[in-house]
Amino acid sequence: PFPSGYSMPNLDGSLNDGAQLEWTSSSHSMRKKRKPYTKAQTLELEKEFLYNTYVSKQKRWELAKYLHLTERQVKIWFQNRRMKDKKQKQRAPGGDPTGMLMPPG
Amino acid sequence: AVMILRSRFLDARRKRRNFSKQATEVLNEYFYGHLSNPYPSEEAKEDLARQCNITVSQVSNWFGNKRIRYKKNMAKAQEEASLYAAKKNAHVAL
DNA sequence: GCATGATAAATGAC
DNA sequence: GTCATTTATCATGC
Repeated sequence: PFPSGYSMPNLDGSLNDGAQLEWTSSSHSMRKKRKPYTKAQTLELEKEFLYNTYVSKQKRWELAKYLHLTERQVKIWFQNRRMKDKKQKQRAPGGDPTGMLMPPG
Repeated sequence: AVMILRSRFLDARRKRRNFSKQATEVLNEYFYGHLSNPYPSEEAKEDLARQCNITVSQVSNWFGNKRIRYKKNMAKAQEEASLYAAKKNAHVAL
């Protein structure tokens, strides 16, 4: 059988101009459902990110154990966090590095 | 308390403003004009961003939301698809 | 009350 | 590793 979060690929071929639209078919069968982390989890991860944006294997293991996350989740969190950091710095070149200024108004 | 306030400021950018009617029109024309592959290149995104007077990231956000919400309700989107398909055909017919 | 834009987990290409 | 995505969730507009 299928896991709970599984979504059946849409094989509906009844499109108006006969296009099949491959991109509408979900490529991967089983994707883990996105689950937001708790405030405490995010807080600890952010705290560690202040020290080093890259986490060592040892630290990754400790964080995973302490925060009840998998090492893969910790790894991916730091990857996404670095991307977020990059976007924020792109948005404000030479501006405030904290990104905590009040919006105009 | 401090953290809550800080998170509020960090999420202040999340305050949303709807795009203009013209911008949405341009984005929809591209989307339904490339319905077989609605993945604009980086150059195309930049063009769309200029036309709509928004950022490239906002263009990416729009297409991301549009794709997922299109296939979430294909039946409903068919009407809109037909609308822009007709508009496209009207240009060709000229 | 949903539509809509932006962000947060999670995947996959490279 | 980066990075463009998918997906669910969030926050707001109206």
